[in-house]
Amino acid sequence: MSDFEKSLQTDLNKPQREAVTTLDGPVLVLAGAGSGKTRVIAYRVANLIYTGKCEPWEILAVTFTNKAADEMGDRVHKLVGIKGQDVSLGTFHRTCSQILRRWGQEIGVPQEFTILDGTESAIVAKRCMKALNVDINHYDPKAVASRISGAKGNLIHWREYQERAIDRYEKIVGEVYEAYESALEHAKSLDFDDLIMKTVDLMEDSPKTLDYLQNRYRYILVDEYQDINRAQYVFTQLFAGRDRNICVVGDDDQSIYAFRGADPKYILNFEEDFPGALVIKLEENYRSKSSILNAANALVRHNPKRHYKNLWTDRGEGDAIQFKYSRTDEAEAIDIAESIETFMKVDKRLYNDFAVLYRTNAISRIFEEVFTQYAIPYQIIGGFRFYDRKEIKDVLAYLKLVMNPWDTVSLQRIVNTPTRGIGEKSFTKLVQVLTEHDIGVHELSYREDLWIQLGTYAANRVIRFCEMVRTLHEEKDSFSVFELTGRILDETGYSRKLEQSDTIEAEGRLENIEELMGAITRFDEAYPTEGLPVFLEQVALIQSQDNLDRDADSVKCLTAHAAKGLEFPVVFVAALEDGLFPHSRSYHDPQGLEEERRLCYVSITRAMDRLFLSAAYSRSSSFWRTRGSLGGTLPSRFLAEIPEDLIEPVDIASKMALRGDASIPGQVPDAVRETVKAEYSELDGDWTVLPGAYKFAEQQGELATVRANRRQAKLDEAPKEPSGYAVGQTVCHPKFGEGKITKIQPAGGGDYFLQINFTSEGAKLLSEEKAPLTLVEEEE
DNA sequence: GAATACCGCGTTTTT
DNA sequence: CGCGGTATTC
Repeated sequence: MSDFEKSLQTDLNKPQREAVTTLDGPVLVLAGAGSGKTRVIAYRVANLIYTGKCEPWEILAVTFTNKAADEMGDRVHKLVGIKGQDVSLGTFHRTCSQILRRWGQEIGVPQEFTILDGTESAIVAKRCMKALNVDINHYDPKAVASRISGAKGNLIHWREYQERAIDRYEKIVGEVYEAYESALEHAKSLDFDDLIMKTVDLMEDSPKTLDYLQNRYRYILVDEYQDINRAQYVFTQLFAGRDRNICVVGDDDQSIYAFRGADPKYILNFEEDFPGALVIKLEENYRSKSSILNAANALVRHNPKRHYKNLWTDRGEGDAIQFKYSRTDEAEAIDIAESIETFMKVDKRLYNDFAVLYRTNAISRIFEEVFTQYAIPYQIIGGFRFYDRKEIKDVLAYLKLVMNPWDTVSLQRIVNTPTRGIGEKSFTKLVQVLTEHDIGVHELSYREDLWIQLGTYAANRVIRFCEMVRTLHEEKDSFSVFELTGRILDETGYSRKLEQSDTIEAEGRLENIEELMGAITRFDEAYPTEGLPVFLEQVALIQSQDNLDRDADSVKCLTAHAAKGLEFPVVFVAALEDGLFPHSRSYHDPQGLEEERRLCYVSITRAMDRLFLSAAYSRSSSFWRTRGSLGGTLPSRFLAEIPEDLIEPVDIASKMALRGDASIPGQVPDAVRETVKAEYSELDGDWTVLPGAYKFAEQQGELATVRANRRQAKLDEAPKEPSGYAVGQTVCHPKFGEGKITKIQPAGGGDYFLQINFTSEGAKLLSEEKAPLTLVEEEE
């Protein structure tokens, strides 16, 4: 028996082995959290190669994150050696981008296309809306862009979208969609959704290419199958359509991307798509202690529609999960910082062993502050990314424009950075000329016949700029990316401008550019044969998780979304407050709440040995301040869904927040209140010891009364004016689109609540005063 | 027409 | 607080 065969026996449990050794035909692996799915995929790939079922390059494995792909690559490499490098391993977006770069010309995709991120897509949408005279106040460009994105995720082209549009809002979106597509086409640019959709188009419209791809990739593996959208689903169907050698791995309990079109129905329907599919459940969890796993199971059991499974573990019970309810967000962070320090001393842990998880990026700020004070090394994953900084985006825009001089999005960004006297009017005119004659800026520099169309005001300056781009474009292939960037910084005057301004801010920007140059050097060294297009592709598809430095000894702070697929010995899930986690934007409809619950499940199941849950009575982020909230947050309802014996409150305040019926303001049981008072007097009234407890008991009661009184007073104040709307009228909202008013009720203070049933977004309750609504005249 | 100085708004999660 | 939009000056 070879070493590999031995390891199949020793490293895998029975269902895992079955998933690894059943190589032909469709296989669905329902892999619970921590059940070793990465291992299964890696072994399966290795086994395909080992048994000679196919050559390494005939395997396509698709994951959702670069990090998962890298990890998979490492493992395969360890198992089968150098051959493993020939396996096609990547994210959906990267895989599609590579396919399009090679075969996209079949359907007219230019070879050196630019990839637009979400912000850039919105910029294009906005530009198109302006050109079409669509009122920006009436239709929010970001919302319109996101509708377009949604349509593309469902493989709906603009023509079909227009045919299906049922109200004026959608008709406008349809028009913008059409203009947006032609703008992208001229700019030789693809947005994120195009990467998938155009690849599907390619396979559907070019039988030759489909045939080639199906021959080339004979064994398909898809990870995180619960998170695919329709476009990605069709992509996998096309690949596996002929040989049906497809293995998908996923967990419907960890589906957390519905907001971007992910639909777990695809994993739930796999057996219908591929009759006779082998279904394997991986239910043994190798990651967490049972105290943690039981809590996670109990929580997710509150979701009605799921594939049944029961995760269990052999890792022992472990310590109880602790819950701490702090008075302020700062106190919460301090508490976590001190816990980390204690752990370091007592358990000899590394900073690397800890992670702080939260629902929204905004929460990270307080941890940054407190960890800095405590001199705890930390890394914020996601949030403000390095590549989101202005100066980095500027330099990258120059690189993009040099690679693709048709790219008017990058052009817009840097044509006047540093200022060269080319303002909005000149820019609009420039784009008009470029689009009309379908040329890039480099070509304009020798099209003297067109110069007159630029107008007289800025023509000279525009032409000088085009000349500069042309030179760089023509010479780009004889330089490394590093050299090219150096020339750009130099010749465009970008560096000079920053050096001259002599401010601290400019200094920081120069430092960041230095850092970018470092990254570029590393790229040049790692991929000496690849040039600008591959570099730009890599940058465009960078993910927040990619910043995660596994080797650096630091506490990791990240959102629950970013934490997916990762594990940590000690996990703190912070800011578990109703409205934050579950988030207030989601918890009004059952589906949203279920996704929040899955997100919480994902957070909990990241923990291996210890799990700490926490919430704060008041949170001082700008978000709450500007809303003028009274504070007095309530612990997340998810805490109440975990059985009492699995969570141990660390003090009275926490106990009360957890066990006192805190979900109903003012209903803290008297018994709990008495306990607090007793304990409080025992401690000699030392407020610093139990800061939240007594206040909580008092204020929950008082606050509730104050709030109820205010609400009543407001309602008593009869509206002077009747509502400007009537039931049955159709209104338009810049973000939500069109909808019919189904109910009007006084909100006090002369305002009204309108219940509106939106065509595409469902029913919402909006304030007449605050919501930017406009009445839509009925047609006919 | 462009550059600069101010005001107001908005923040869920991300490829 | 930072960005995008508007008002004012060059």
